[in-house]
Amino acid sequence: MSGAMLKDALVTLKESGVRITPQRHAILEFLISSESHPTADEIYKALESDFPNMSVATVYNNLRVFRNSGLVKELTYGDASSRFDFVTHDHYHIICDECGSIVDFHHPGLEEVERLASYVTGFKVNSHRLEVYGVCPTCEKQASKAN
Amino acid sequence: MSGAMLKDALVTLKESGVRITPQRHAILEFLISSESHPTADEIYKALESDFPNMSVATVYNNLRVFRNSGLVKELTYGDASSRFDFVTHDHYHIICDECGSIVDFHHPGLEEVERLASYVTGFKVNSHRLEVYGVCPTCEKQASKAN
DNA sequence: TAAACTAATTATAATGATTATAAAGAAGTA
DNA sequence: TACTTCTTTATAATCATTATAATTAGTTTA
Repeated sequence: MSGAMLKDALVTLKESGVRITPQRHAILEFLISSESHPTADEIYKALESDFPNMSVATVYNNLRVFRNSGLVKELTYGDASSRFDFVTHDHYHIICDECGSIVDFHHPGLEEVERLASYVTGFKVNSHRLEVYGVCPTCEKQASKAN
Repeated sequence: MSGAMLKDALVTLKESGVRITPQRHAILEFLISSESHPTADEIYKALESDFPNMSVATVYNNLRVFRNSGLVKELTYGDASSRFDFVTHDHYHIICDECGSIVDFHHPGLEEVERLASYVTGFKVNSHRLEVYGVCPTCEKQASKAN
């Protein structure tokens, strides 16, 4: 199934006139296969062995290309570096306040919130962003052990 | 009314053993009076004339102090620098995709989303973050003029 | 009030993510 | 093949944020 996602992504890129280079192929593949939400540097490091000469700038450049094509979402939290998430179906993220792990969860879209926001502010709404924060089961267990 | 907010904030700080320095007073006052959501640098520049010797580090340090006391929220978007928002009652933000302006709006909390997220992921939920994106009335007007 | 202690500020340097630039390389096209 | 354009690489620059050390100011206690 992830093979099909990669193929779709490549088609999307080709259709918008973006060349498929080996580096782009590898970055996309890594993003799709990765269950986590890697930083640019993590992607860079992961592909280092396959592309010993690849520059960090290439990773950043291509992540921007993907973002502009709507294939990838950039997640910005308080910490230093952005994380990147291959866009599949709509999902939200819940983030552990302790260890920072990010887990996907599904929830029907918040159209009603968008409507209210639009009504109150006069904005034409395009999208929204929602994240939930808490403590993941693993950290919770460790906390209870500690007592 | 904003005077009362400042007074409350100072009490909160004092109660948690934080000293009230002129710089802290000024930063808080600026944050409360400011309708916008300034960056650390904007705060620094705004107070430059009153505190010619103040260091940028002081602004950052104190914003962190305020954040830890729950007085101030840090807003991190994709762009370079964080923005800071004095916490009043619960409100959300809607952000213009064109000009970047940030407008507050009120909406009942999303407890139901938090419950579902907790149920699905097993996290103990602490909080959430929601932002809506769109085009503000001003930018919308200019766009329609342009046609 | 003065001495003593602690916290806060300042000035400066360091860090680290991201972006800009220019040269070299690769892909697509005529 | 020659030409054009896009992409990559290598490197340097930028810029927000943090760390450090010395100085200063608040607070407490005698």
